[in-house]
Amino acid sequence: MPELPEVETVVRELRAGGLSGRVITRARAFWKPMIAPLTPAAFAARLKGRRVQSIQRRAKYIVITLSNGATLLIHLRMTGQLSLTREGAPRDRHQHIVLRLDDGRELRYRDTRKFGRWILTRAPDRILGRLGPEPLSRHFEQKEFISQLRARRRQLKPLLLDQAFLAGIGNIYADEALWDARLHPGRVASTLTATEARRLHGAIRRVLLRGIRNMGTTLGHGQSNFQRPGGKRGQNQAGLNVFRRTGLPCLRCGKPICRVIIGQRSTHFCAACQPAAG
DNA sequence: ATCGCAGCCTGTACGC
DNA sequence: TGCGTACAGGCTGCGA
Repeated sequence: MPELPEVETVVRELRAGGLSGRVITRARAFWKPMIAPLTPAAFAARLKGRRVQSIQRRAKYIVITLSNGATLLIHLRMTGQLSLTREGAPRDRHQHIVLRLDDGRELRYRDTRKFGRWILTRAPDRILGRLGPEPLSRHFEQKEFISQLRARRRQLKPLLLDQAFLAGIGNIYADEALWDARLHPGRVASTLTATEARRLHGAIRRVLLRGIRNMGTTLGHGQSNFQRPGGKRGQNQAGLNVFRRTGLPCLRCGKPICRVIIGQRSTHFCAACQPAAG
């Protein structure tokens, strides 16, 4: 669920909530695979007494640097949620990690499907270095992107989801960007004209910025859906143009939105506005 | 290089 | 009401 805009929203809210500068007084993990290869005991020992120095985002990772030179990488995967709550509040059965802070609060990690991962490492670049460019950074240049696209024979949809190609896009924003760029998700990257590639470059940035401005996308009302650290929902569901709008009129041309499977992922597009190659 | 699949988990929606 | 099935916004490892 959480993609770049959702993770960025979480990071900003944790910063605004004053997580930076806090000392971790106790760390507990209740689901071992989440912190593997560390054991809960080693995890607790390495975090206790550490001060949070900074909270940043790289792709869909939350990057927390600590005072002992270690870095905590948190990946929310499908249903991960972070919250800042008062110490001692009842823990629900999906909260798997609790960091107690020196100000009477706790940073809690909740994850219904348990896919999320916490990685405590002194060499975060071993993981972050494998990621492609940040689409919102000035290093994501149009010319470079066009030549990268030209070199790939993959369909656009799976290519946009490939974190080594471009970092931070997930299923929602991939569909949104392709709709915005008027490109069929099954188009092969190397067949794009320069004009089409430029359109995609701009569209990617637009839909991600809108997602951040709207503080992320929260679909549905279930407990597993995206929520911000303060417990509030995102607002970008109102800003979606195609995702999960199967059968509803395209907001550009009025024709019904199609849903297909591409690269084993559900994919939404307008067959009229986003014509297949040919 | 690229594709497709299984697996990791739980909850929800839907058909009968 | 109950039961079975399909599906979900991510990612990894494997074989082809």
